[in-house]
Amino acid sequence: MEKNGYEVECCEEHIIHNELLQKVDGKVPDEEEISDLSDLFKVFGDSTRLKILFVLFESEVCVCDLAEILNMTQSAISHQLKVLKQSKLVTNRREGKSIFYSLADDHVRSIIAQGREHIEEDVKK
Amino acid sequence: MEKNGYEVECCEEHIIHNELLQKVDGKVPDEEEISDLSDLFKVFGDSTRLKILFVLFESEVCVCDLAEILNMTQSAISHQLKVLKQSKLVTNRREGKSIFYSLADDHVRSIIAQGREHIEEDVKK
DNA sequence: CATTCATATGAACAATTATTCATATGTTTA
DNA sequence: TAAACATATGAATAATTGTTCATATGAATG
Repeated sequence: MEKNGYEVECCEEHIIHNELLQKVDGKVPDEEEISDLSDLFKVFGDSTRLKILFVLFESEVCVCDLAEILNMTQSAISHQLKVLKQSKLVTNRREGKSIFYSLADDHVRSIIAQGREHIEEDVKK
Repeated sequence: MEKNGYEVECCEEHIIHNELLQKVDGKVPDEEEISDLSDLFKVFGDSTRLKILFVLFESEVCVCDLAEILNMTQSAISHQLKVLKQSKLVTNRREGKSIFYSLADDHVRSIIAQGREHIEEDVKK
């Protein structure tokens, strides 16, 4: 069955729906940007990495201190720091035997701040 | 081995590091908030859900239209809408046989906007 | 220059999760 | 009220991912 030359597959007023399709198409970023974005948010979607970021909010820190503060193995922390660095959320510098990590930019702060606000609102309602 | 009554497990100047520990402890949110936060970001960390949100940026949309626009099964979309709703990022209303979904609040927009900015900067550098 | 210390990394395993398929629920209409 | 339509949901499967363990790298030190 057809209406106005468009295939109708579900729902009633499909004329409106095709207008919608045209309106929306072009506004949704392409597959690559969507994929990059979701990869970025995946990085925030882990407790260990979030804790690391919260520590880095306060101070530049070396790996072994992170491990101690968060009470986790050096290896686990190191793996997660690699993920954080790959997504350019943190940078590091060497100082002797230690490697110090710090925040790469301020988007981290604002993204996390917005997330916290959203959660706070849930509590209120 | 000990220094100033503190156990030394790694790194050299551990006196400084213990000051760090006190500075940081109390600034890192408790386990529950960290967990809630990472759960929220996990929701953003999936291409399908991001696409759904981008469509909802433009318009309130019913499930079958989302499925058609994103070229996915109704079931897949429905499962993801459930996730989005549980984290209070979207709301819905019934209109006859259809159920229309829309954005729940504006944190969604700002979180995604910040994410996009971060990615854009990568490209520049 | 061999040892120690700090960090990184690869492989393996367990846990989580997105999609599919089949089917259930709930609404409208003939 | 039976049939058709729109959406939801449970179980199963495949893919992804976080941690651990063992080990490698790279810098300092005696």
